[in-house]
Amino acid sequence: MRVVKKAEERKNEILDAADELFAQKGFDGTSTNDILEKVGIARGTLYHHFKSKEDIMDALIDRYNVLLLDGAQDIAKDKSIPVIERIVRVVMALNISNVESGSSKEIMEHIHKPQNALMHQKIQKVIVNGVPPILTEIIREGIEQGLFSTPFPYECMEMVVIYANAVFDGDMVTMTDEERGSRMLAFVCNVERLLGAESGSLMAVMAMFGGGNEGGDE
Amino acid sequence: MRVVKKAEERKNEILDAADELFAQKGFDGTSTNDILEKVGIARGTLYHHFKSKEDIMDALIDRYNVLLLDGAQDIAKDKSIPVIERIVRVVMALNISNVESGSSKEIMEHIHKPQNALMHQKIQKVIVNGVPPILTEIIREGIEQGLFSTPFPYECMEMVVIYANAVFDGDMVTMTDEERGSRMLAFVCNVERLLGAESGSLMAVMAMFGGGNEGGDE
DNA sequence: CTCCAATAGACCGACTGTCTGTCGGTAATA
DNA sequence: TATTACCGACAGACAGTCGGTCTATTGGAG
Repeated sequence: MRVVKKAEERKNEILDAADELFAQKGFDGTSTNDILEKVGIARGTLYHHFKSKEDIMDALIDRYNVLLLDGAQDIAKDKSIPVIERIVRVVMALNISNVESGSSKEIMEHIHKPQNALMHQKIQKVIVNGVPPILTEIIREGIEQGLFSTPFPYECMEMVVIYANAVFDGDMVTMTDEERGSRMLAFVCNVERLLGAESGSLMAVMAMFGGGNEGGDE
Repeated sequence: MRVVKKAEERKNEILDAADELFAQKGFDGTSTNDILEKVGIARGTLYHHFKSKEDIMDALIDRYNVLLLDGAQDIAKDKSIPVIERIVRVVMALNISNVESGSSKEIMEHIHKPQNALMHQKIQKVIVNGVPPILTEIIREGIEQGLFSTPFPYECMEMVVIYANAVFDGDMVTMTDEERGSRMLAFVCNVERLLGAESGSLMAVMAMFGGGNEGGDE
């Protein structure tokens, strides 16, 4: 049975299906046939819209990153929020949990699975290059206000983002809940040192938001 | 033509071939047939020694990591070397360039290629879990000697290793030589802050070793 | 304004080549 | 004789291709 749709609509159908399947079975574990079946289209149709299986993954990552980085930017630009609180908010926005289950519902679940090394790497790359600039701007404000003091705001943020991403979001390090907690503490203290912030100044604000959230990064 | 060899010898032949091929064409880009051909054995032989293609990669990584971490350990244990110098030496030992082209000649060239995401990830994992403990021991000595001051030596090292690994060795961030230089400078200063070391104390020792070496980590 | 033909592009599914892993059997070694 | 290294044909799965079909749109003739 032949159903014709607009290219963009079809593309999104394919991406939605791939999104879910990759989440369940990983990129390598998902065959193009799986996607075909789920969408209900023929092989040729898929390759009419995407030039390869990897092309699908790239499009998926794009779709997700726009959502993520734009959201973070919006908060970062809102100068009515105090600097430190804004940092915490941006970091929270970068956590998937907040992304309402619109189009890229479960994307975050896959990237941790060891199966999806390539996707993981690609998303990491975008985060590592996209997030620090956003945060650096806020840090600069903080420096002007005398909250922070560092000659290397960008490099600090790069370090913070890479570390948080690897440890708190990735599966690089396996931790018990206890280890996780102590690492969070150490992390906050270390960030204070890097930024030349007053000891405890970050900790205080973080505690306000505390609750379930972790302070990971992506 | 049938040639019989000891299992271990054959295994190493296979690993050597895989080593070289993965370096050239990546893991996914290398077929088992390529390996078969290069070693000059039949399919069955390969699967007699290794249970899967991925198993070959794991063995390759193992072989490499033993070389790497043991070398670093040896230096770390040599208490006749001053603490800061020893740190620099350990870091240098972790740079591939030093691994004489014995068995795992070119292993390092692949892990950067985007193709080899899985291998990259696996090696990273070993480094991130294996290197910080080694360095932490030295830091503890440094603390006793009053050189450093931090309540979180392990977490500091974890951060340092993860960052250096991602930025200086990986292809996570693309930099010009100039950016690279400024990042090195910022990195050293940041590490001094993290460790609570006197400003410039690390820089001084690093400069001694300077030359071509970069101070990356793995 | 209507109708029809031509064009673009969405869609189909059989097919190809390649790849990984298996299995029954054979030669060498201890 | 028993074990272990080795062989190569084979099965099953998968990514990507290709010739061709169907549908919607558009623009020109009537």
